[in-house]
Amino acid sequence: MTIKEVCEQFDITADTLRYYERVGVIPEVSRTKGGIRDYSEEDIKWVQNAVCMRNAGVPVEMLIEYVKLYREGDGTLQARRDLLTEARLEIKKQLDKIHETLNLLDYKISKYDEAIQTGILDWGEPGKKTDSKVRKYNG
Amino acid sequence: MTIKEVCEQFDITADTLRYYERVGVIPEVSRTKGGIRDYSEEDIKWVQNAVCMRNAGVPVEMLIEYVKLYREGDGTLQARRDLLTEARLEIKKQLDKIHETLNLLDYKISKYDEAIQTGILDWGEPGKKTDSKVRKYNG
DNA sequence: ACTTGACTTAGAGTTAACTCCAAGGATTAT
DNA sequence: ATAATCCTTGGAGTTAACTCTAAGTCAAGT
Repeated sequence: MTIKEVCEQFDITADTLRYYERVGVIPEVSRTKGGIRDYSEEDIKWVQNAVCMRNAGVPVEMLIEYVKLYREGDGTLQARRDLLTEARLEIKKQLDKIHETLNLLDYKISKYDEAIQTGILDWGEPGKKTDSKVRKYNG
Repeated sequence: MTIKEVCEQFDITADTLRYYERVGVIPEVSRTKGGIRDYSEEDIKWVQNAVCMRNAGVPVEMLIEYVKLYREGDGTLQARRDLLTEARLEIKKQLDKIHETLNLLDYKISKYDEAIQTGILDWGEPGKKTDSKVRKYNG
């Protein structure tokens, strides 16, 4: 599989793919005799993984560490598991934060919808009972 | 409320707070006669909002746009609602991506736990039936 | 009044993660 | 075989979002 096909499949640029390989986010990719990248199934799986992790905000640094451990062989199983667990924890935190923000946004949007109907933007807080002194104009 | 108290409350630096104000992520903050920032309830709410949105990855650019619309007055209610809705959409996408990554991580971690017990890292894909040719050593 | 420590500004510097560039080699179509 | 188009590399440049610095001001304690 060519670099073009891979970057189209994962919706990233060829530059990013080369960058990932260069810094070690993925192991070295197979090549043709001419030296041109020819991604194997194995290579694709690494790319898929990297893209998925990056999408969730896992730092490049951590992916590099993982690949480094992987290359050291099966003495690093535990270390790799620990690294994944650490990443999982961070991602879970991020998930919770995003959930919170989504709730806040839903609340705000509902208030705006109300305001667009009634002309009154009533800014009582979510969960709090609306206090008349809060009923002033606000963001 | 002093800048110190505010940055402790939201776990961000004073530099970040000043930066947010400078570029317009939050409106201008109240000051003492001496020119020192003295955050009002109102100011705090803006900070809280900014921090929450930033935590979810909403770009600074978008928060600036929101504050700009807010300052233009109540003719921008609809525009603000649209902006929030756009942000919500992005955040929802991000939430889905993170969820996907969390699932992948849970799968990988379970495989590692298995491998640490049995010594065999069996890399059949989630959802696929394990094929013996896949049963080779991999990341 | 003086010292100490926090606060102010404008502007420069840093970091992560790409992204682009120039010079040249490989492949494919004529 | 020659042009066109892709690929290669090393290294420089960009972007977003801070983060730091220097030079000075303000406020609290003695």
